[in-house]
Amino acid sequence: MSIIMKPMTIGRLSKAANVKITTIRYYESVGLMGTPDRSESGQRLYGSLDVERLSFIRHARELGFPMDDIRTLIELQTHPSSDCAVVNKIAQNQLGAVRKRLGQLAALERELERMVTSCEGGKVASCQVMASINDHSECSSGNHERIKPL
Amino acid sequence: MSIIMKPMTIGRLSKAANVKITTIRYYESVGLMGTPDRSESGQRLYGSLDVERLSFIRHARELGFPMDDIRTLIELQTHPSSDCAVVNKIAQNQLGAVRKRLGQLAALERELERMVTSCEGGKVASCQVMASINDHSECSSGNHERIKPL
DNA sequence: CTTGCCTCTACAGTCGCTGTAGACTGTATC
DNA sequence: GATACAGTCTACAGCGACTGTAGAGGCAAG
Repeated sequence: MSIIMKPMTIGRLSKAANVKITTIRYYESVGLMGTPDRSESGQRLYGSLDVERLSFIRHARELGFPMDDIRTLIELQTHPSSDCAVVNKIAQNQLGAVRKRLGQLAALERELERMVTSCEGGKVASCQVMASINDHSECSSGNHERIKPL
Repeated sequence: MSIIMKPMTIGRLSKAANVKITTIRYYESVGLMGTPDRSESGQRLYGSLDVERLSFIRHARELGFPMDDIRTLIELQTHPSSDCAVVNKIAQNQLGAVRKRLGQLAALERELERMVTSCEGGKVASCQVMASINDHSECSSGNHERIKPL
């Protein structure tokens, strides 16, 4: 027998899953969260399953998975008897993406390190940092990839 | 005596600095590039100084500097006799941001590694990857930072 | 009953661009 | 000169993943 629990409003769900209210509504609008029941006055009502689902989404987001992948993962969760190869593939792609980004950032770190250590104060005109940014001789010459935020 | 060079159109500037035409116009619209001269028919005309400035912007972007910082850096370039402490501060902040991001991504890498190595195939219901995403016991508990794309 | 938080919808803004539509211009070839 | 084609123009919408705002209504405690 299932225990029927008192449903909670969006604010309680927000605290339970540590996801902002506006973000929950956004997830609903893009189909990650499904349309919840409503109270008579129109307020959204959630149960403990929603807490789990939202926590799943949050953790997946923290791991950097894009929304589309998360959609796929949730879809797969509703078919527990299907093969988990797809799940594994998504996770491995993600790991590859993280490693690639780590490589890029390590290169940035080296260049920025070189810049700041070569600066010995003084005027902008003779600043090594400025010179370094101006000198685009090396590094990412034929690179047509989009620049990503930190 | 300065050598007066034939001005170039936006397409040539684009190739010279390896920045897309639309991006150049965008930089102009947000005040990073300044309003260029125009030909009789209204086409933008650039000189070699513009190539340098645009290359500077591109390299700064590749290093991950946000637009506001780049604006400041360009501003400082036009006052070559001012102190380069501000420049150095910006670069050091950037280095700090890169290192912080490296730390975050390294943590992600470890967790994803753990996930994919623990998956031994089978059904979604028993998939360790799924279980890992569901288990949000550890990792970033009281973290209110915005999740960043890779 | 009032106070004060909670929730609702709808839409604009964030960052750093990219893509598109539709019109005009410049150049090369025939 | 005609034609073809590449280049350029403006203006605006769209991306991802949200965040913030305005203005209205709901709900529980004192």
